[in-house]
Amino acid sequence: MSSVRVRFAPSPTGGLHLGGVRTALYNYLFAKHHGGTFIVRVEDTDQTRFVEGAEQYIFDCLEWCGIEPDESPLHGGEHEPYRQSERKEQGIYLQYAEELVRKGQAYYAFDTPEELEQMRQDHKSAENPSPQYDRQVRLKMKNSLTLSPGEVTRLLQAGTRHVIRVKMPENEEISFHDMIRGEIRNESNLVDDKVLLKADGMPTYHLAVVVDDHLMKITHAFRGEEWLPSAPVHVWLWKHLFGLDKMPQWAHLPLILGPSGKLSKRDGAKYGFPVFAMNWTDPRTQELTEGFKEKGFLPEAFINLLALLGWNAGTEQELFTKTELAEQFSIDRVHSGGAKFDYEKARWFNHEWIKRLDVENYRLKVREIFELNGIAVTDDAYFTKVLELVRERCTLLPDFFGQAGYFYSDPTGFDEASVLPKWDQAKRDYFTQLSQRFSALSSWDTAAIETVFKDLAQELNIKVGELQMIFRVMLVGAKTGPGVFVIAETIGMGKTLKRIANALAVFP
RNA sequence: GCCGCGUUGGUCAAGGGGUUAAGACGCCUCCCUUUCACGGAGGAAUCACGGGUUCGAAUCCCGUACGUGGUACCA
Repeated sequence: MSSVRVRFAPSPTGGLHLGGVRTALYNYLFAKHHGGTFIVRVEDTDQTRFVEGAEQYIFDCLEWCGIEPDESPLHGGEHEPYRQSERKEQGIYLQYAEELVRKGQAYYAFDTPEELEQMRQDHKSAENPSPQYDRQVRLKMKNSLTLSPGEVTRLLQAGTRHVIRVKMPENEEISFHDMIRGEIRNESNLVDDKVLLKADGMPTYHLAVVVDDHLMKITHAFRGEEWLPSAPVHVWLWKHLFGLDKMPQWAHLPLILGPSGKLSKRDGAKYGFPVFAMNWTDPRTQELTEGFKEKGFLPEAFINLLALLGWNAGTEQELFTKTELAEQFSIDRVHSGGAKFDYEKARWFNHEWIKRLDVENYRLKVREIFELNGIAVTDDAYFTKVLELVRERCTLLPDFFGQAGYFYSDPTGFDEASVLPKWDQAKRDYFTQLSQRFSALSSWDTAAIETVFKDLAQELNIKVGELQMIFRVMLVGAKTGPGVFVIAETIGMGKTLKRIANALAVFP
């Protein structure tokens, strides 16, 4: 087989869901693993669902995730155009649909939406709540199977609105091999006559996916499990249009579930976690759906956690760089069962990535968060040092603000509940003297600070531990953060003395 | 309703005829630190259920249940 070519085929109708990103990621990883090509093809054949900005948004998400396409409407490529609406303009789909009609494997159907609705009403029953347009009913409908050739020609020439439907065969078993699930079998009798070409001339997904996968020389086709039921249509189309030997290998990816059933963007709002890769505002309703990026996730963590949702290396490794993923990814280690998304675990992945990634990688993002919260970052070296000091305490990027704010501004309040039980005149005297000794210090560093602090405690015969805790509250406002002496050194002598004085003024 | 797909601890999951059924997240206990976090050390799952096949099944087969998807001129 020639080199691997895979495609991610999103439809620009709104935000990019977790599952969509994962599908894109698996495509990308598979391509990179095999030294192949990753293509993004935009499936915009439904004009009624077109959403302004959605396509650009999808590419922004992919870029943020670091999964850049080799070919796409934005990146170009040998098989342009990559938007199906543009391909339709070139008449690409029509010719194949007509070829099938000529061969008797598809037919023109002139039924109006009203007539279709009527048919469904007529055939609806308790045992068959959703009647299909299939071999049972097609001979009762208005199409080139029931109309005389002359009538069909007349209707066609009169420009009557019509579609082209596939004519599924009778009593045929349609099977194919799925890379994840093995042999999948279907009865052709149970498959309906799907519309291939709509009345507006646009192809449906069913026709477009087969034609474009062929034309773009796709070797492996990955998509969500929700496509499994219509796979026999695609296989059948392949068989009659291009030959089964040319058909890509299929892999139907498992679903990603939410806390209760299929994961939806509603779950996000309901349970407080993001579902989209990046913030998405619906241009019509102005409704904002939160994204992982804005929530404070690192792209490294995001693709890592997504990759592990349905796939594992078979080892104990859980943290992977994108390169490692590409090296180790294999489709046969993808699970067949759906996976429930666990936000806590997702947070853990981010925490791990914040711990191991060089602060330089995300300093700018944290800086934005600080400035958004009114803290001007002027000294980059100081900022970097602070970030290094608190990174282990941060799970999401915005946590940095809460964890490091005191390096920039004096505490606005003190955790008195922790201090007061241990507070007395002796301690007050201690801190008063401590301030004096601090100001006399010639070099302000952790070791010196600690020595002065402990020596004085010993002289006054007070337990160092209690003093340290109080000192911490004075500097931070709360019982949190790295070593106190490190904090004192970092914020400097001036601020240390000031904060001790502030506390002394507040404590009784 | 019909059809497809799936089912190992709360979650992600390894394991594919003989194992003390890995590991991770989360939870709990303890150590470290008179802070928080990190880091250590521990604790808690018999594999949806019922039948087979087999000397032996989480692992193979068949049912059932449950979940999930499809059943559009949406993808």
